[in-house]
Amino acid sequence: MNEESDVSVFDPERIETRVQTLWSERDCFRVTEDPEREKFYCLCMFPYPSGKMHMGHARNYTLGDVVARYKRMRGFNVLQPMGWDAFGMPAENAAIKNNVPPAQWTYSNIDHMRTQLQRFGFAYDWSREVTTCRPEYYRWEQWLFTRLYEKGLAYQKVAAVNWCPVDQTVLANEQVEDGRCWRCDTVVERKELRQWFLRITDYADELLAELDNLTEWPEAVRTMQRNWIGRSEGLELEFAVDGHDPLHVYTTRPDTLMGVTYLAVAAQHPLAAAAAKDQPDLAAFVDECSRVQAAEAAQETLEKRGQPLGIEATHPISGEKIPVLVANFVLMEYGTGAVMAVPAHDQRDFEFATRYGLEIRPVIEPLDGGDIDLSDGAWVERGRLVNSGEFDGLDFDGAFEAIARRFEENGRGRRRVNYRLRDWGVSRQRYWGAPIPMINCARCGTVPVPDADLPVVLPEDVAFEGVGSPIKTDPTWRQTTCPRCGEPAERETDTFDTFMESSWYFARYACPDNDSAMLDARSDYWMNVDQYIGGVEHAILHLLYARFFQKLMRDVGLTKTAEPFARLMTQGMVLKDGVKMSKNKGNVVDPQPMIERYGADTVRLFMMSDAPPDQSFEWSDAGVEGAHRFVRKLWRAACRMTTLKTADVASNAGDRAALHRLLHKTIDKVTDDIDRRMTFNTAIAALRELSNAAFRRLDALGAAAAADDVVQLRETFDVLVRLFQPFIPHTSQALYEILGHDGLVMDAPWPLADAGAMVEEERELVVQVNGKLRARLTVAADADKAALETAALGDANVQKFIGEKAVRKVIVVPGKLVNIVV
RNA sequence: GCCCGGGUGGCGGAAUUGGUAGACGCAGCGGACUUAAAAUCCGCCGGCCGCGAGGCCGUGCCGGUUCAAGUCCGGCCCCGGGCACCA
Repeated sequence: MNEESDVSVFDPERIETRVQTLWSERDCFRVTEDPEREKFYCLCMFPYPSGKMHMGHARNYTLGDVVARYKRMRGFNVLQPMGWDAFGMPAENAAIKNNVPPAQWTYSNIDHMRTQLQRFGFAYDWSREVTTCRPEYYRWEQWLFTRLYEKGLAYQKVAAVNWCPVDQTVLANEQVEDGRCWRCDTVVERKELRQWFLRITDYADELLAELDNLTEWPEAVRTMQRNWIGRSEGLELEFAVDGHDPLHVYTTRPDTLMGVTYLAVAAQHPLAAAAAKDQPDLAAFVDECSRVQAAEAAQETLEKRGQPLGIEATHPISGEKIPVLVANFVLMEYGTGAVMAVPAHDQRDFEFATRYGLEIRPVIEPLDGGDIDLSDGAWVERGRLVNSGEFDGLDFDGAFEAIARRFEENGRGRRRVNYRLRDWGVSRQRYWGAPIPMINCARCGTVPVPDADLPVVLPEDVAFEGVGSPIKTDPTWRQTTCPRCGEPAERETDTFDTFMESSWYFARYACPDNDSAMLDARSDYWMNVDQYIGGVEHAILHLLYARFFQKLMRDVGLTKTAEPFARLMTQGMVLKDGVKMSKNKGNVVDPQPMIERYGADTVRLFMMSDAPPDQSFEWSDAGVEGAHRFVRKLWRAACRMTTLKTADVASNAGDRAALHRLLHKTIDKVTDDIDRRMTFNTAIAALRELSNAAFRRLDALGAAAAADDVVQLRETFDVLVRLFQPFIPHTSQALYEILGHDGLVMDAPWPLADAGAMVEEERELVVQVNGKLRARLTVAADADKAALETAALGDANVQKFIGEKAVRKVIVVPGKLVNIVV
């Protein structure tokens, strides 16, 4: 027999090519809306087309494919689409480096990566492919934006960006290294620009409240989003300032009001600017603060510094004069950009006061009496007010209420709900993004582009110089006429944040071909996404923006769906040698050669088997080798099984019963691991155990066996092939055929466990004395507590440890253990 | 700095609701087959003590709750993710 015709030789390349041809001939991943069938929408975060697939993609998309293929076998109408998050900075960087237009670079990457994805055998409906840099896609984003503008949900305000004074360009946080420009090493400045914002804060309460209903999201993600939104209840209070407008501060601790010993404002606060006007050293300090890059992490890690403004404010209750300082830890973006400082009861205020010799005045004592210790830090608990005049003796709630009422009555303060969440700045001063569809008219002001004139198309055939966006430098692109008055006017030349495109693509997959509306009835059939999978690094921004967009689309009447993702799985990082794969570290493993060498199934199996999806995953060359060994072994054994002859020989009913039990316990565990727990690594471990048992059985039976044994072994392999389908779909399909079946294994029903077959007659009983393991006994599975206790006490080693001591207590956990306390 | 995770053999990990620590795999070691190698198959595999039965120790560190703690609570250390213009 030559190798070509010997099916027992495992040739992944040949098998996978043939099976993929079979799938594409039958077009079996294309789906349509079918109200008669229950739908399942399985989605992975779409990739940025950076060049070629990396292991993070391979892992992500295999996870999704396992779920999609499993659900299909459970009878669902499964949609699994794929597309491209195609706008972004890397295309501009590549354009500078290789002198190729961003569009061309992006499209050629997409073509390459599509081929790579197809080689993996993912069950995608490619007819729904979406590419965000195409006008037919971003057109609807522009359309929605003009609706939002009309509703007052999109507006302009001045906000800071990182600015390189040498390159004369805006820098992303990523392009700032140690406060310097990554290209020319110039110290980065802040620059104030008028930019577009979306009022996500209008939706803060709903975004927060709905988190409670997202019970199938990881608790960590929900907690991070809650903290990010950061709802707090407090008071906004007014402090009179000599010679200036009153200063507004926001506080969540009005109970500490009488302990305020200074006020602090942000460097960007108008009062700081006013004070700096005639104080050069103060101006220098304010200027220095403004040089810090825009990123919050950069500001928060600075040494806490400040300087007096030489201005005094009046305490609104006591009338005392208190100093006002400018401090680098006060954020202009949060609250009012000014804070009241209570060093005795706030740690940051304490450290600052200690450093600058400011007064520390305790005004809260513990509810249970006793003194607070301020020798090495603030006392930040809630308690009872002291040294607070008329408010003495009140607790937190009482003081909050009394002080709030006082300020409400005299009109110098109000209760206020505040959010840490800020409105979403969507303007980017870059070229490779969707143009913001607005027009500036000297006469009419800001005018949205009318629906009939959409999309505002980004020119793709451009010379990209690197510094300055081509649509900003081109004198003609921006020229247009005002839709309102018909006079010459200019287009907005900023483009959208790329998070805009990724905030609604999941809904567009339902109707990617609709050229008359953003969404249609098909999205009501498919949405929401039943299972969403992607990197944990998106836990806050992308997922929050997507939730926000879904609500925006609902509120303009496009859909009824309020939340886009019913169930969420956040996958961990892919590591090599204990660290994240990166070009810098030179430890990147390219999936492509791995597939060429071992086949897609082996790579998929290994990536699913070595770690649970939400944990980081460590690539190991030896590990993938092991996975390959297993697939080969499965193949060989299944082939050999088909040659097993029936003979009139003895058979062992006990062995058969054991295998039968293991078979059903495995079906049960694998089903639960995939469906509920999503721990594919333990599902595969269980499948390997069943496989190993089947292999041993096959070896033990030899060339011929009793009819009952042959039937059972055949059944076992049938089940294995189906349970393995989500993980190694090509091999599974080929073996399905070798086992004599027609059609597609993924259209075969998922095996179901028979609870009766899982019942054990005997169990192992663990016996402890004082919590330490002293014996393992085999007992009847249905033995009662008394019988278990008797059996435990009857063991010699147990008796040895009880010795002369009196038995004080016996804990019996049926089916598990007996613990004897002496 | 703030928010969220994680830390278990030589390695990746398992232990699902507080109840047998180390499933499954990788590496290693020993053996079988072979002229040989590869492939394959069998056995061993946390540390220490013991001929053995078995015993002691052991889940980042310190302390606590409990009959019982990898799991719960308090305090630390280290690593990773996010911090609004990376995607």
